[in-house]
Amino acid sequence: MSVTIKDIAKLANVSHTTVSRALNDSPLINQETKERIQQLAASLHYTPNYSAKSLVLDRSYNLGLFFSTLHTGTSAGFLYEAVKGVNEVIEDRYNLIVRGIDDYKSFHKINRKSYDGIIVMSQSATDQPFIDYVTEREIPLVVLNRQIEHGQVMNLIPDDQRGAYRVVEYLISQGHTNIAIIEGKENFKSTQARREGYRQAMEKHQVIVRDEYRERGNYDVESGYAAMSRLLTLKQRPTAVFCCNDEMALGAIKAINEKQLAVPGDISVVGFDDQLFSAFVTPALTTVRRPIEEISREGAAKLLTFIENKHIEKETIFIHTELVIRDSVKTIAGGV
Amino acid sequence: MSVTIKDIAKLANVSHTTVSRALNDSPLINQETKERIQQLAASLHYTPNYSAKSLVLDRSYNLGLFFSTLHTGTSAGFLYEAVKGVNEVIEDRYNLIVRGIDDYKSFHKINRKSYDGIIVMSQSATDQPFIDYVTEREIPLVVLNRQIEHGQVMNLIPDDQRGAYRVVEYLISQGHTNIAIIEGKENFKSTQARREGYRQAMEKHQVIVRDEYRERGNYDVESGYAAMSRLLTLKQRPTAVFCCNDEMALGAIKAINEKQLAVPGDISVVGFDDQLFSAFVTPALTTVRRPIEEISREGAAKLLTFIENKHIEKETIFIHTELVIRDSVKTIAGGV
DNA sequence: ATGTTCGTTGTTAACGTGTGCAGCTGTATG
DNA sequence: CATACAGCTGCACACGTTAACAACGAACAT
Repeated sequence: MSVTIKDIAKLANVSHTTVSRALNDSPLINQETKERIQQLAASLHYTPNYSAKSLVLDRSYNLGLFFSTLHTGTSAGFLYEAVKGVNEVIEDRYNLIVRGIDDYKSFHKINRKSYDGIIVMSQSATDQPFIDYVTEREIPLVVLNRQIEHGQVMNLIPDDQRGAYRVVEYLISQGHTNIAIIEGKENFKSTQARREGYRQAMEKHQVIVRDEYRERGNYDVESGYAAMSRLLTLKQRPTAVFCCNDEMALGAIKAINEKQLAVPGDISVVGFDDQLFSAFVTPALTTVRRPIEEISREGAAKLLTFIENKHIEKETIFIHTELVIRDSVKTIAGGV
Repeated sequence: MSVTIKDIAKLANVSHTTVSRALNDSPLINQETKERIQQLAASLHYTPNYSAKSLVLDRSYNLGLFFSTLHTGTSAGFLYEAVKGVNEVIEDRYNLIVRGIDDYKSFHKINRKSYDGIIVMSQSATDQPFIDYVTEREIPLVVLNRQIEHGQVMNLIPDDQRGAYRVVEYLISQGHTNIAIIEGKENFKSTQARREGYRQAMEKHQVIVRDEYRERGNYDVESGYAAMSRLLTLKQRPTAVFCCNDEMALGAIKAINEKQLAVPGDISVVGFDDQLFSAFVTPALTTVRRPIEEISREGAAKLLTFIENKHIEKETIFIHTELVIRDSVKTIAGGV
């Protein structure tokens, strides 16, 4: 069958202990024998039996990458960037196991023996029980993308506020002053952050925030459509609208088009998230990219040092977002 | 630390062997003791140490899902559907490990000890060396999505020919008779299959295949643009174009628009693959969906029976494709 | 009464690896 | 010259699980 350290030991006329040490580059072993054994092992195409290693070292070499769900369609880009980002970091030191949290009826197969660490790519508060479970079991954990309130967990999230600030500042730089906002679900942290970024940009550049330019949405296409429809009834319509995500921007564009108005000719629209479709809609949407891949990379790196050092500061880290300029904003008089 | 079968054995006043057998529902054990032990184990929240199980049973409980690459952007939907499809089948009996083949400089960590089975979601002939490597090592294997020539491997692929047949038949049903085709890369199996589907549909409905209506492309946007541009120079322009994938359809639409012509007003365009962007372009693209999730599900199921039964017929299975009707085809005189 | 078989349980070894401890050799130190 | 010590190697056990085999009592057949 496959070659073991005992086979190598026999061929090298040493004990399997020596082989084990040599292959692990132990300082106890004489340099010459070490190299001799390493070469022998290489020539035999030896690969360690990871089950055996796992058993004695009490490490599974498994990392879990858990998504809120794999059943609703919105997360293909998410999944892709996350898997990619994490894989870049762990190379072949770990196995990356990808699952949806909602696949589990019971979590009891999730334990420290089976996972050296866990990454939760959280898209919803519904995975809080899972996060709590993992925390209880003291499995090294990072939570990505969604901000966790009670900060007893390593948390990496996009800097929504700064992203919102930038895109609104961009609108202002293009000469807009009548800038409306369509907000997301009220109880979401992201909604607050994005609204705050909008507010700060407006204030910084001394642009007035009109009360009738603030509309509430709930992050879906329909709510964007409805909110925009309301904005279009105003005597003085806004010349630009900051939608707190791309889906609402889609709805807003639809509402505008139905009034025989053009984007960006009559009204400029920007979104947030840079969803996969955003580059392909007409007009291509100017938006803010959430750096999922970078968050995943950083998160995985943090997790690895956590696993090795057994302890690390549990902090909330904001990863910079990126303004993506496409075709949905018009430069008007006064802009650069 | 965590509870083992020996702990349970002590509490139950039996040997650890008995516990092992009881938990594995062995017929050797008396029904009463079996239940007693199972209840005890449950109340202690016992979970087996999979490393130990793996070592003695020579099974890793790992399944590998390998993609040609995770670095080029085209496969987000692929990744998503594949991960989802496979996870649906394996439940929590296996760990699904997701990787890009091109992440590996050397395959030597891939072996039968580390993987009970491997699924290759192949998007390119470049992963043939990997497939050969896995086959050599006699690791249970299925290859999905791309047809393998020398059939010594379990192979599940979309029925491209039938899909092409259907979409072309649809064009004919909408009254089109001047139907052009923009083909893909010549050496690809998929190109041949799609062209053949086109040919069959035309023949079946006695529509003439004109020689000047056959253009060659290579599956990218530019080639679609170039091919369409050539078609537009013809005295008698086609009224519909079957592009062998969605990207070329995108290029074709661009070429048409630049001539001040409209899709589908002046020329109808259909694609193939149902890429993620296809629903969002203007006009939304009528195309053929490749059932990646279903292929993954079926493939995973085949793999599992392969792993269990140690042998299975190595066959090539075609999975049905699906016509997705959107807005890029016009019904003209003579159509239904 | 003795042997046979069945049903149930325990003893022991095995899977492949890592590691504490002992042991060996040679050299430096007193 | 004896002792200490450093450098290197091997023995034996451990990790948690499964399984071949032995063992035991009871029931049954001879």
